Amino acid sequence: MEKDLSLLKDVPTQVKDQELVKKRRRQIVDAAVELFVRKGFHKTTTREIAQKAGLSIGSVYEYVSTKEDVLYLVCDVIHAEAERQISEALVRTAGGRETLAEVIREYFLVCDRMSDHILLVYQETQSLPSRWRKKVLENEVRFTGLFKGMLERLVTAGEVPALEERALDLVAHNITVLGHMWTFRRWFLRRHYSIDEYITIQTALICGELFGSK
Amino acid sequence: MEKDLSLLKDVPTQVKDQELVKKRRRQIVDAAVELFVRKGFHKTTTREIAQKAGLSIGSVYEYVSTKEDVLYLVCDVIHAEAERQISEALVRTAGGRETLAEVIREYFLVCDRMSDHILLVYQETQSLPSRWRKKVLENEVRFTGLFKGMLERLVTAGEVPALEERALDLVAHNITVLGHMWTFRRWFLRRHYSIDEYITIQTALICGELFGSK
DNA sequence: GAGAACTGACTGAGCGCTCGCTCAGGATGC
DNA sequence: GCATCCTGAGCGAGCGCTCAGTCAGTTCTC
Repeated sequence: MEKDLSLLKDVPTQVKDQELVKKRRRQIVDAAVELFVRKGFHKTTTREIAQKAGLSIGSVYEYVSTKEDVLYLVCDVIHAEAERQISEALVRTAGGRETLAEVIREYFLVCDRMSDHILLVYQETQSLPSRWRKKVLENEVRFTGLFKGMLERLVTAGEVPALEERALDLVAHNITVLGHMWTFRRWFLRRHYSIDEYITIQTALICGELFGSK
Repeated sequence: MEKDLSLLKDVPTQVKDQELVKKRRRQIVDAAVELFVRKGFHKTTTREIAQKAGLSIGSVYEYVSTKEDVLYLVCDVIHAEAERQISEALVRTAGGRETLAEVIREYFLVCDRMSDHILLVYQETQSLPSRWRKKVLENEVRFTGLFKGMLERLVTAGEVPALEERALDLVAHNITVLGHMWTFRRWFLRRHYSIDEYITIQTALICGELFGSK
């Protein structure tokens, strides 16, 4: 809701009917995601996006004002979807024992399912105008913050030994990035590990990070 | 040496004098690296590369046959440089105690120095023709292999507890990627950590991975 | 309720321009 | 004088984006 409004403010449109804007942008984003994943942002033409979305190019430009707008909308939808899935998992597993391992598992599974999309964000963020690149990066921090919050709760609950705050912060980043690693090294990792093996081993290692000393 | 020959076979040239080819390609690559880092591959024009290299566009195309060739040469030079630096560090610290921590330190410092370049490879690999993308990815594996080899030596030397082979393999990947993380999250990390702090904390965490159980 | 006037989403030919790459001709060295 | 390397104007395909025009649906007028 709030999100939609901020997008309407960020990315202007000629069209009055807000419901229609939402619907058409959904079409545009869906088409663009598939094309960007397959061919990359630069090699995808606006005409292709329009065609796949079932609109004319003219129409597309009623709903966005540049091709970069489309990329921004795409990144935003991907982030929203990832965050939705992981927040859900956080709520689902909250309170129980084994929370850390479960959340890691859920998160890595999200990464596995969304690997094309995560890769896309990694590779094309730089093509965004700096104003929007900033927003995308803020999203990444907020995302990592989810893990940091969980870790802090585990520490106060006594389920995880207290580390310095900065170390805990880095552990949160590490978890985030190790999830991403499954996507951007999948050309190698998938050949040698199943996602379940990957989760099992990495979870053990991360627990080592937290429980092991030096 | 051997490397140069393979490049001559991979990337054809019109020019006979091999020394000249080497020299001119060096000019081209140096120019391209700077431009690609600043503007990205797609937003850099061949004319810009030529101008910065001190050549005419025509000349550039005597030494490469497509713009992608330039990107490949760039990736190759970056990999060679990174591998040179880290192999050097491996040799320098070999045999001593504290090997693991020292190698991690040296590697992370390389990542810090070369962060622009590492980022470039991450973001533009996908723009390469698949044949060369494969080669770049092979380089990444070989690179990670350096760490794996070191870890195995440490295990047989009894300085690190024996883990399953697959876990050890993933630790090597983790080290590699945590170095990269310093580059692709630097917009955040550099605001909160110095490279020395980062190295110290991550080293402790990695040692936890290896020594800590679960 | 029929016709006129208006609204706003949609269309797609085409404009203006960029950019990768070529090639005919020039310079240089042996 | 031939081989080798260099030059840069020019080609033409392709791209993002525009805008004059269409038309279905709504509102106004009498």
